[in-house]
Amino acid sequence: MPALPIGGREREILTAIVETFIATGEPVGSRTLSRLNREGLSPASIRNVMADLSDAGLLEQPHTSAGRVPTPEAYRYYVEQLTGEAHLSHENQAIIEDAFHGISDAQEFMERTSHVLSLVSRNVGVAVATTGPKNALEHVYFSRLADQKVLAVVITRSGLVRDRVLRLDISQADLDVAARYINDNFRGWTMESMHAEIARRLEQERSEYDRIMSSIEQLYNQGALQAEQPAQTVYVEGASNLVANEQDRQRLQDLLRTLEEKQKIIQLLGAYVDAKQEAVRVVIGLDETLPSMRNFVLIGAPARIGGEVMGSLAVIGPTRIDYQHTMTAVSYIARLFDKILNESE
Amino acid sequence: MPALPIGGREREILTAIVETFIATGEPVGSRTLSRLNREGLSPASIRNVMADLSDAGLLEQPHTSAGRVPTPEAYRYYVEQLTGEAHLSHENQAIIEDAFHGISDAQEFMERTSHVLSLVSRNVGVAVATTGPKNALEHVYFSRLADQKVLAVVITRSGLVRDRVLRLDISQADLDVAARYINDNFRGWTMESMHAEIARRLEQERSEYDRIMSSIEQLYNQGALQAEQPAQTVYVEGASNLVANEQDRQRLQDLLRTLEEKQKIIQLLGAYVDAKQEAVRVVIGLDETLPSMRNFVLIGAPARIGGEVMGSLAVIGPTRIDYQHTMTAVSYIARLFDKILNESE
DNA sequence: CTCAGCACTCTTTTGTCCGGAGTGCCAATG
DNA sequence: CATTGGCACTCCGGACAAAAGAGTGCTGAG
Repeated sequence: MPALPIGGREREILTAIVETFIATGEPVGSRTLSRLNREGLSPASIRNVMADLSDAGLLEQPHTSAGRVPTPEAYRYYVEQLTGEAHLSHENQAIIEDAFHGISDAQEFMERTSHVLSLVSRNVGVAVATTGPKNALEHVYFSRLADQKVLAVVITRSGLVRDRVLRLDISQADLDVAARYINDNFRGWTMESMHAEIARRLEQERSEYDRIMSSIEQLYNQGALQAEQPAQTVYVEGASNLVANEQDRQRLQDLLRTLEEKQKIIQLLGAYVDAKQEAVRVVIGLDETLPSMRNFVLIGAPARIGGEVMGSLAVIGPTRIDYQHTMTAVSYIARLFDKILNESE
Repeated sequence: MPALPIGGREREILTAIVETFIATGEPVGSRTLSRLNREGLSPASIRNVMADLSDAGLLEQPHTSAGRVPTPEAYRYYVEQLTGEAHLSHENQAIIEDAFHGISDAQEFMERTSHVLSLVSRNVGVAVATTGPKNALEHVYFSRLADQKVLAVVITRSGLVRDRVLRLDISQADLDVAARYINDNFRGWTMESMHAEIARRLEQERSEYDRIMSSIEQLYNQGALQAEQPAQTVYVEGASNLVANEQDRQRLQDLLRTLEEKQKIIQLLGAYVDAKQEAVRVVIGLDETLPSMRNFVLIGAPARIGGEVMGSLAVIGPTRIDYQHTMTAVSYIARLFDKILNESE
């Protein structure tokens, strides 16, 4: 990180520039800024400061006779010095209360979250539900669909239901026995420890090698009991909001394309929303991970119930986003998630 | 339907106009057409015919000195006289084969379908999985999550898994009894007939009113056993393809908005893709249902396994779409659906 | 019927010009 | 010595006009 300007004057002006640019979207010039600033500084003085900020790599000019535009570095600086949380507007408060009223399971909450976030931020809202390895097993059920096909349903204590079709040849009777064995022995275990324990037992009791263990081994090998299910559910909403913001046609299309690739979104959230960290995380410059996301930022937070991370939620939008309010909203919903879903566990 | 031109000459020219407009996207004038037409007709003659077609309401002019553009009516006529199916290009064939390789359950198939359709049509691919009322029950499972919350999981014979959280207060023991009762009595019943029968039994055996029936009544009332689950899953993909086609910014945004409202999509497919009809259905002029979809068409077909309708799939795109190839692709995938999923039942 | 020719209309493109906004630099000022 | 007014310069974008292009409708001849 380069040496940042600490001078009060510089800081003040930089903040003013960032804020008016966020508000107007137009490059901001010295004159506009001088009018805005209550303690009248002349345009010329401001120009001097601006030149310094440009040298420091915090401002850019689209062309020589245009105003200045904040660089990603400037946004980082701006966000860093943001203090305290804003209040939720009553309107947004109402939207949120309304959307989550009566919700009682995580899955549904996530789905609405993406919607609500896109509404209040007027940008893209995303939410992914992760099956944490610490999820407790509630029940498994296997059903033979056809010759080679077995449907496996795993229900976790937190109410997540995952199903997948496996290709293997076990009779329904054997499946029932296997299911009973697992349900009797492992209800309440975390997926993680169950996974390990089953592996251990398979190893140990291979000698006996009775039908139960054989069935279970097959199920195990096909990943029916895996701790981390590969198919995490992702909810992305509000892509339409990008149309208003993004001028460049080609870029708009690339953005939408990227948002359609759920896998990339999972990756993005996974990379940046640190489970250990409680607070809202702001990432400026997503193009390091996704080239099409140049000039875009992510404002996200982990979604947790009690201590357990159940996924993450975030807003994706242009650098020119209302940081203050978006951060407030994200943080509010993250806390709401815990509050609503935790009280009844 | 107005009297349509039957003259060979008119038909030929209309077809040519529609096809070149689809290809180029530009209003087509008499000169261009005359160059294209192998049996050289002079521009002047063509103009005469065009004037007639305009009078018949099949062509429009954006402005007086521009070429002609087909009206919705013209597209209907064009599609109607389309004969036979085109061949799938090898490229598309490969894409499709590749995408559906190894798929074995309906849910997954649907998800890929929307993706594949968006790829081959270069437009929006959609697929909805309907829980048909004729779906046979395989297994139900209830799990008490917390004080007021019960997780209900319903598995159908075709491998669909539906889960929902209900708010009611029944002990796990009672839930188990209720589940056993239903599983023992109704496995293999269609959701429809089960629904009716349970209603009947509740009525008849109300006098006894033992705990089992009471539990079941509560579950029933909350819709846990409903034939048609309200939450049908919808897959929409390829919205990004619209960016290239739609010029008007505002309209583009409206379109994307509409596509984000899953409920409207379900409604759309439900209204137009007739379950009884086997063939591909082409609907021109979606604005009757969705105003934002002016100048858009739907090319869809029901997805069935054996005789049973499992949902529908469709491509949504501008009137200026490649009807021939899109129809072929839709029809091909619809047949593939039956073929892949039926063989193993 | 077909078609060449012609006058006419309307859009699109191109070129030019000018005003506005903003910059950088310099010299004056308190 | 930081601040400021002044000034010359740059660049974008809107306005306007002229020209090019595409297409039409109509008419009259083959």
